[in-house]
This record gives sequence, structure tokens and C-alpha cells, in this order.
Amino acid sequence: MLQHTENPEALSPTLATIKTACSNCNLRELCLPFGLSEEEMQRLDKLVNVRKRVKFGENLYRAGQPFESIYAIRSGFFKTDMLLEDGRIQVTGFQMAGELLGLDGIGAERHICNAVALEDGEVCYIPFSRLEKLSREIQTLQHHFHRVMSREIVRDHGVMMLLGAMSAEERLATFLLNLSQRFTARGFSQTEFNLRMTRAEIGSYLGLKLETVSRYFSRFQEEGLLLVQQKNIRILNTDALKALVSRQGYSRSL
Amino acid sequence: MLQHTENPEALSPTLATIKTACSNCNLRELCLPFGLSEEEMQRLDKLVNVRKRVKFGENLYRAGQPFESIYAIRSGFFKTDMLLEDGRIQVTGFQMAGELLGLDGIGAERHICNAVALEDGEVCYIPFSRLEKLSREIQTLQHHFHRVMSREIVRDHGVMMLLGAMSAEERLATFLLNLSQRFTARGFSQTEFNLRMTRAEIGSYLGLKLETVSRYFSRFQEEGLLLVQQKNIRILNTDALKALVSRQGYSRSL
DNA sequence: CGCCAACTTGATGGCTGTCAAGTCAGGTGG
DNA sequence: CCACCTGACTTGACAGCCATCAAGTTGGCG
Repeated sequence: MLQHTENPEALSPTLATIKTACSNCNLRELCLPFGLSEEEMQRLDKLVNVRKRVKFGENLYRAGQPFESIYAIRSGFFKTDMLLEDGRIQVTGFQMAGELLGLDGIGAERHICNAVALEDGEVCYIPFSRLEKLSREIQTLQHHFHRVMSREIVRDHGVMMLLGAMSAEERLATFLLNLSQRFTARGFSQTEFNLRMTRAEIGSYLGLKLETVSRYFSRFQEEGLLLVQQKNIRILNTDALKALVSRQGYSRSL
Repeated sequence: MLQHTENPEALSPTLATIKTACSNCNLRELCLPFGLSEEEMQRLDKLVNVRKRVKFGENLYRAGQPFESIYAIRSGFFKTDMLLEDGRIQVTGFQMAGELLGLDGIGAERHICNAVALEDGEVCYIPFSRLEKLSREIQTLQHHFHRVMSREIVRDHGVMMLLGAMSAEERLATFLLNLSQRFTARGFSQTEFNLRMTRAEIGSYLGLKLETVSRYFSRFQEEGLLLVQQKNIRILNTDALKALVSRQGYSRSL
């Protein structure tokens, strides 16, 4: 009941062969077409011509598979994760509409992580060699693509900060604020949303165990910061959450 | 001893604008020119025409400064770090010859982290807009640059795995093996090297306190895996270190 | 209706942080 | 040349945060 409350037309008719058009996409300001002229966007349209539905639980790609294209999320919610030989898993990110998946595969021409749908959704295929070709021709596209990759690096550094320098409480507060901000940017409520991932997945991403995640959810609720009902989250006191993250007077440490 | 050697005008092009030539550089197989033809490399030479010395302790760039170019390390050893408002620091990486610095700045046209020299060295300036122009003209260069950025993302995911899923012992072992491997790729000894960074910097990078780093160095030495003399490290048993990292029978966790 | 996965909550323990001394190495000045 | 100083490092004692183990609860679905 809670999975599909926020779909921006995710339930449109049927098959995977829907003709995509960046120029009509309501995500174009968030996604790859950002900043392109009408004519340039139509050239991008020709490149991004396959859209594919991905169902809850499906892998969009798996580590080790040959890399051929990157994916723009049109709707839905994804996670990426990596495995260690001994079975340990690290969730490396959660992705939502307008974000790109698959950038990790360019370096080795092989996907490095797994991408799994956490709810039904749709992605646009962007064949990478054709994207490179087009971005040799359209400077704006080239530059924007570089910015997207760079921002991914910056995001990862933020996660390193999270994992390396923050307490469990701070990590969870940061995580919630980040989700809130990204939902807001997509026109959803700033204060209420559904988590698509389990406590264990949140924990893995934040370097914590699921029990710890659960405990801090409960504590935030006791303190009146949140209202938690399973996967439904309502933020009651954003400022207090923010204050948790960069608490003053904390002993500065290297 | 290290903090104040920073030159107040470290970033002004004081000196030594030695003429660089990628085509003669012994790092060209590691660095940006990888895979280029003679003629293409000469075009890259024209772009990468400023080389700059950076002394121990100097900032190559600081968070917040406008982004204009990326830097290829010709010699020396660097760290990058980020600050939180409350003063906490996270070291996000250590970089050595042949690696690129500054990729984080593309997205916001402003540097996001600080880059500091951990020993005297030299970097090549690569003005970014000119690199974009040239990579619109040379497909090989474009593709190689994309691979470099993608590999940076993959490296960051590896660090997330380190910080999120590994014990202190495993983190330190992984760190040493990674350094060893990178020194080897540069023609140095696989088993003996000098750490350029302090225990505190290692700790920050690994999400540990300096005392913990020190303790595990001592323990590795007791167990006959390492020989540690201050910053000088000799690896005595590489296989045992590797075994520490992916230890069998460890309870698999999500 | 009953099962199962996801989640919550409690009790306990261990890893790593914190605090505190003390050692070591390198650089400086007498 | 040596005493001294300082920053880097080591080591010990102790504490606290979070992991682990273990029930028990909830909600969705067959």
C-alpha cells in the first residue's frame, strides 16, 4: 500500500517500447538535457530512444556485466551495492528520478556494482559510446555530463565524511535530511515521505546495523523530531535534526 | 612542524613555469596521455604547458576557491580533505605521481576539498575548459578522461566499503596493500616504502583515531606481518595481510 | 488464518574512542 | 656537540557507543 503513492505517471499504459523524448520529459531540468537548446535536445532524443520498465526487486545491472550504457531514472527508486568475497555487502547509494546510474562501469567497461529497483520504475537507456559521440558535438552536453560525474565524486566524498567522522545519530539525521531535500527538489513533500529501503539497507549505507537504525528512529520519535510508522516518515522538527548534524562544542578531532 | 610551512601566497604562480611535455613524461602511461598517438600527444603538450613546484605543507588549492584547472601530479605526494563546520576533518584521499587532482571542482565550478602536499613535488596544470575543447577533438582523450573520472567514483565506492563494512584491522591492512600496489605500479618496492602521512591522517582517512592506527601497526609487527619504524614500513607477509582483509567464515552481514 | 519478512526492543559484550603518560626523532640554539 | 623543545608516535587504563544475540511485535500476502 505504501509503495506507489508518489508516482509521476508511473502507471501509464504498457510496454517497454514507449518512445522517449527528453524534450517532453518533466525531469529534463534534473537530468542530462539540462541547459540544452531545443534543437540539441532533439538530437539527444534520438540517442535516448529506449525506455525500460524495471520491477521491484529486479537488477538493472549486476557487477561484472559488460558496460554499454548508462541509465537515467525516469521513475522509481534504486539502490546500488557492492559485494566482498566473504559475502559482506555495502550499499553505495540510493537513486531517484532524474539521477544517472551506471557511471561506475565506464572505467573498466564492466559494471562494478549492482543496481536494484526498490520499487517499480522506468529507466532510459543511454548508449555510452553514442553519448560520447554526441558530447563531442554539443559542448553544453559535454560539460553537463562532466558536471554530473564530478558531483557524483563530491557526493561520495560526503558519504566518506559521514562514515568516517560522524556518530550513528548524526549519520541518520544527515541521511533523512538528504532524502528530504531530494524529494523536495522533485516536487514532493519536504516533511513526509516513504522510505523505499529496509532498515538493513539504510544501515548498510550508513555503516550501521539495522538494530541501531531502528533504535535511533525510535529515539528521534521519542524526542519529537520524527513520526515513524514503519516506512512512512514525517519530519516534525527539521531544525533540530540539522542541529544534531553539526552540533556545536563537539570536540574537534582530526 | 607541518602546519605553518604553508606559504601565504601558495597559489600564485611564483616560479618555475618549466616547459612541460607529456610526450617526454615518464608517467604518460599512468596519466592523461594514455593511449594517444604521437601527434595527439603533441596537441596535449600545448595545453599542459605549466608545471609548478609545490612544497611540503602547501595547499595546491582550497575548498571554495574557483575551479579552473585540474592537476596532474608529476612527483610528490598529496592528501585531499574536507572540513565540517564544527572543525571535524575527513581525509578523502592520498594521491601520488600520475594521478589527477581537482576533479571534484568541476560540478560546482569551485573546489570542494583541500589539496595539500605531503612532500615536495611538482604538478602540471591542465586548464579544464581547454581540456574539454581538446577532448571534443580527440576521441581517445575524451574516453580516457571519462575512464579516469569513473575510476575515481569506483575508488570512492571502495572507500565506502572500507568505512562501512570493515573492522579497524581490515581497514589498515587494505590501506597498506593499496599503497603497496600503487607504489609497485610506479616502479618502487612492493614491500618497503615510506608513509608520507601521519598516523592521524591515516586514521582520518580510515575512520579511526590515531591511537587505533598505532596500535594495529604494533600488533601487525608483533605478528610478524610488518616491520614498522616510524614512517618506514616493510611488509613481511603480504599473503597474511591479504588473508586479514577477506577473512573466511566471518559472519556475513547486510 | 497463518506465515514470513521486516521491524522493535532489551540485555550483554567488545571494539574502538578517550584520556593520560611517556618515548622517540628531528631541529634549533647555546 | 649537546641540551632542549616540539610534534609525532606508542602504550596503558578505562569508558562508551554500537554490535551481537535473543525475544517479541507488526503488517502484508498467500
